[in-house]
Amino acid sequence: MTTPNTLNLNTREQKKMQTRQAFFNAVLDLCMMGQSFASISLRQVTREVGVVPTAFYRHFDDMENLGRSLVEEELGEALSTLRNGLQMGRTRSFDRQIAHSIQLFFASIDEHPRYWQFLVSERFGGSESVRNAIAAQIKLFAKIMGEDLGIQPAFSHINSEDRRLLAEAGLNLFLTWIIDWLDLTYSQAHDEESDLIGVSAKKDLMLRQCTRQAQMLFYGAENWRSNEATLLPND
Amino acid sequence: MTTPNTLNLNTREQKKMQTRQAFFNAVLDLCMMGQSFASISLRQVTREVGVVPTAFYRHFDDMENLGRSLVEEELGEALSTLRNGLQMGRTRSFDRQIAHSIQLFFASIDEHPRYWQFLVSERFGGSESVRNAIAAQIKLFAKIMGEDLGIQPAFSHINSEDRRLLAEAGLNLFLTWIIDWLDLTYSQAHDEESDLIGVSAKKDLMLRQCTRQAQMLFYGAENWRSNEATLLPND
DNA sequence: TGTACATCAGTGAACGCGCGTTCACTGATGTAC
DNA sequence: TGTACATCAGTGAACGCGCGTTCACTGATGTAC
Repeated sequence: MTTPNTLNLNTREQKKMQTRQAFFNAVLDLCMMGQSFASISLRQVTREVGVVPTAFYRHFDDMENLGRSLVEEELGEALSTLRNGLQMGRTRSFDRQIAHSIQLFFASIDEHPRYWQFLVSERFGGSESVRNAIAAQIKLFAKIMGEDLGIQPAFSHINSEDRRLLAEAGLNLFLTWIIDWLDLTYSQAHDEESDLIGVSAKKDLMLRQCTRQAQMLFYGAENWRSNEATLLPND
Repeated sequence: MTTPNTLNLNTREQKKMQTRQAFFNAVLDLCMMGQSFASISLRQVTREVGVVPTAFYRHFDDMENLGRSLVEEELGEALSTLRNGLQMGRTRSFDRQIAHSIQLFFASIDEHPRYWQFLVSERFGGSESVRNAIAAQIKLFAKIMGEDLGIQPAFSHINSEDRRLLAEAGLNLFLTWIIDWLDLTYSQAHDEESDLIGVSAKKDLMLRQCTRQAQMLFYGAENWRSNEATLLPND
């Protein structure tokens, strides 16, 4: 994202922060090129950064530690930016609000493709500490999104627990779209310019379909009665 | 799953099929123990199977080929079993139907934990051919699930395209639950028996929460009007 | 301001190890007569 | 049924390579006086 307040740091500390940032970028770039985090080697990252392998240990204990830091420091910032963007739309009417939120979401993907691609492909991936760090970020996002939903009159009749469930379901739905959306953007590379208009049309279609899916969920929530118990077949 | 019709095969071909199956099991076991497919080495798999590394090439060209075959042959069968199970509930009443389907889904996870864990953690993972094979399986599942939804009177007013979108959204929602569900089952290992009842209570709670999420979506679909266009903010 | 010392991000050589792939092989199973 | 040959799943040695980690180092930056 951006380097945290660099003003109160001396030259040495600033340079160190820059290198640390370069490590994050290297991982994100390698993952963007189709590798999974677990298959990236320590030497590969340092090669990408442009330092000698041993320099790695000046910044992180091991790859796990790098992965966890990346999620907490970098993705955390991207997610909080999106949260703030979504919040601004509070005052809109209900149905337009959904469509608007989804547009903001896809805009965020286009703006930071590496962050979203990393988040979604490592969410259930091979590194436990990365998985846990991502789960914590998503949980936080769902919690805040659930609180924000309470401001919408359409959901004010739902209790806060069900609002959190609704936010979680919505967020999970959003996250499953990311890879298909990114494929639309980056598959155009091998089809050349002839398909450039096709990609934009496909994106528009996908945007509409995703909006429909979200509307089914949130229209359902509008008709939801929180006071009714959810029975299981054998209750 | 099961070995395909072994009757019309001679001893040599039967033994070869068994070894092939052992390769699939080895990958699933290693992935179940926390590794991602991309980080599993050829030698690791053969070690697990109990053959010499070079024997690998009698069955597969490379690891990619093994992964793709695993998804197409093994996961394909598990998914079609679940599809058949869900279909049997067609005649139930609408709201019980949702709860029942979700119970069947979680039962399938408990029965074949390795398949579901592999599917969901490699769905957006590092191997492109595995990713594509999984995407094809999920697409097929959503298509059939969408057709099945048409039989439910509650959804007969929705056009087939929107039914497919609904099935896709529902399936995606289901898939995001898998890892949390499996964590509930397998985290009990380090908490010992004292927590055995706690795990069962947690599973019951999660089942109810997931059912609520699905109901929000499907209740929404019940009130859906397919003839209405989905407008984007700038339309 | 100038000097003497401390800190520490990055270097470069070296290590033992597991990797994917090659090759010629073995010996049980299958086939033709 | 018995024999002679073909097939081919699995063997075992060997290869060059990239890996993570160790260690003593260098030289620019920071600090104390």
